[in-house]
Amino acid sequence: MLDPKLLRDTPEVVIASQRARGADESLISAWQSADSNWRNLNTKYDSLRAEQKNLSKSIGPLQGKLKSGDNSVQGELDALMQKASAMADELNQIAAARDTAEAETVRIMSSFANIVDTAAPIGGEEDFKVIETVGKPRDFKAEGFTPKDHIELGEILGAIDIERGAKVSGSRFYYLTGVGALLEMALVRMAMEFATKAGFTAVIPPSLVRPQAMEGTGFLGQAAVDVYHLSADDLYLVGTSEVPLAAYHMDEILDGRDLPLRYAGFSPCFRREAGSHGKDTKGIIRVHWFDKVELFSFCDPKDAASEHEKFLAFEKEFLSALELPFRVLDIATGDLGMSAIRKFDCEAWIPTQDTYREVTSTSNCTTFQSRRLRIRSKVSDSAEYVATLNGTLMASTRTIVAILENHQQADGSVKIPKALVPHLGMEVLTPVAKRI
RNA sequence: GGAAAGGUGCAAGAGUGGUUGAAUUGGCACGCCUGGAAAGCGUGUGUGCCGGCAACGGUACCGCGGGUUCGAAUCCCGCCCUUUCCGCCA
Repeated sequence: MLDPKLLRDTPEVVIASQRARGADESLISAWQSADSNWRNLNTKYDSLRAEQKNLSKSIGPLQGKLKSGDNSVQGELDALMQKASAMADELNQIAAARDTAEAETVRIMSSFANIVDTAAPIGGEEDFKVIETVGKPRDFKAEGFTPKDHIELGEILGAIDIERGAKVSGSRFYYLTGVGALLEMALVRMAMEFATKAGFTAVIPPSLVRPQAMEGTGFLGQAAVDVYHLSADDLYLVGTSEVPLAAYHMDEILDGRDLPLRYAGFSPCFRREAGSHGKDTKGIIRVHWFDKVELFSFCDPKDAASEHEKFLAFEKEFLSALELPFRVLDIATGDLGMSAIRKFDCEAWIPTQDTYREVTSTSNCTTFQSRRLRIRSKVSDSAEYVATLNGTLMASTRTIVAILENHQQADGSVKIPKALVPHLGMEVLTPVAKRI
């Protein structure tokens, strides 16, 4: 949700943002007229209601007099009651009109996405800017062998069972088995330790949430088709622990001295992938479920940009520790999610696809989510909405893909990056003799 | 799943349908007192919205949503949540 003051006082800012996103600019004036309509009715209601309250107050004493036998006030009382009654009717009508007007302002308001950062590149999905490239893809030709893809490696190592995933749950499901399962746990452990050292509180949040939490984080807009919904219970399966982490402090006023509040959540992530038929149909790059360690921060809006930089730095450090070649993208305005004003993706090199693929992503949502979730902080007298930021630290499936493919050796074994060895307890993953 | 009790401000905890944003106590903040502190005394202590440069004024909020009424924290209906007991269960 945007700050209504922006639309009232500096609509040009909103117009520019809508334009950069390729969104509808006419919504601004539509909202403004709905807003002034609502404000008129609201003022009208308030003043009439004040009058009514005054009137009501004088009824009590008169009734008291009547009870004690003073019949002289009967006429005055009747007139008063009649007037108050008429006023109540009028008030009901105004209230109804006011509520309709308010619903209209909310309806339009909720279709606005956050105001894009002017530093973000303008354009669509293809217009990202490559900020940085870290590490160098291996030259397998020079090493004298053709790299295997993660599907084949997963089979050889007994680490990933895609066939049985499909048998049991359908396409885009998989089993991690043997060293595959251990690899995920080691990565999770490494990520959690990393996050804890960086001042994040480790959290295992619920992955089923109520509509409010889903809506508050902006996932029930255009993204709604990608969300699993359990209609029998009206609960949603989260697509990221960003949702339960953001909603953690819903309806709270935080102590400003505690900011930034940083959490690292580990949870499964469920995505319907409704609009991606035909994309990444093989392997575990794009699946309906995976596990992820997600970073989340509630901070002072003034610090949001620098917190965002820190998040990106954490992600880069983590990928570097895994010795993966990757590049960093500054995502273009038209490709930002609803809540984000700016987004950085890290893409790891995937040798068999001869390209970089997204493994982490961090967004600065400023006060967009906190407005919807009513999360504020108080320093002195006034309570202000906090900024929220999120970022992937470790998405299990894609990280596993990147590790297997980048660190494979000619014989199908995979060398484990140094930083991960203590968590996994193995230096090399070796092919299994027989697939069970 | 069955039964019962309950949801009030930062916390504990009152509250008769009328002047209650809400007693009281505690916490916290400020002030007085003191060499300093404790104790004591005094004052203050929510959020949203609308109007206003501001002081401030108005309005809404006592789990949530409806209803009755001139007037609802207080009465009625629905829902949610919490606690306890029983059953089931990782």
